[in-house]
Amino acid sequence: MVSVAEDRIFKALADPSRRAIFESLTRGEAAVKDLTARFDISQPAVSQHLTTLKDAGLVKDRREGRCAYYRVEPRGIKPLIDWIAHHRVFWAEHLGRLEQLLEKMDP
Amino acid sequence: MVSVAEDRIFKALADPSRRAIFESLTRGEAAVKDLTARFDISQPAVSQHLTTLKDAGLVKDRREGRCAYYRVEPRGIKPLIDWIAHHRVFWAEHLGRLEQLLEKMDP
DNA sequence: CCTAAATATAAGTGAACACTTATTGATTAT
DNA sequence: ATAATCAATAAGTGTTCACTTATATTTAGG
Repeated sequence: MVSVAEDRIFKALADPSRRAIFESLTRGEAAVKDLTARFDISQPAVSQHLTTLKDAGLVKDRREGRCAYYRVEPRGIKPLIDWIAHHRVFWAEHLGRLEQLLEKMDP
Repeated sequence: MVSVAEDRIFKALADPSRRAIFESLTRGEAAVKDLTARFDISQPAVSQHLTTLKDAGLVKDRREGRCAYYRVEPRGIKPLIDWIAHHRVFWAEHLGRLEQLLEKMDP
């Protein structure tokens, strides 16, 4: 009855530091060292958060020499969208807003 | 830089029991005793979860005599939708899917 | 009234979690 | 070779968290 993917995603995004890292990655691929420089937590902490995000399917990594580059995996957010969509009651109330959002988007 | 509402919502939905309770409420208002009967956790646990959901703005309560009825607050999901919408990269990839979802919805 | 029902709150407990420092492994540069 | 850089893992720690049982509070019913 409980979706594992769903659970991992919600848990992954529940932490503010992890959300900040994820949001940072939406602005472009970044190496661990870049993220470590950006945030006020240790390098291992960053790596641990990235592993959690990766296990949740929200990011992917790519190794190049000594550096590990992480980027957002856009399809990873699917379970979250599906979860919201499943509860039509919300959408019904927010349909207007949603359409508005869609219009504002680039093609 | 960190939205409190956002944080409360993600944290509230990170727990499977709490998500199950919330999902149950999307099918209609329910009293604490009903939810306690539905799930395999103690009544205090249910009350605590409901308080968390309430603090996150996801549900509202209504007292009638001895019973406390809880219902979903549809506008409560707004910060979550806003968060997703804010990261257009995701939406761009899933625009097709989204439009599909919107079409399937009742007017 | 007095009891039962419904809920919330208090207090305690074990597990999960978000960090830390130390270390290891691997790659690049001198 | 050797040293430096980058990242992951190990291990430890304090806090948060999701439960539990026990208790208090309010309301309904015999």
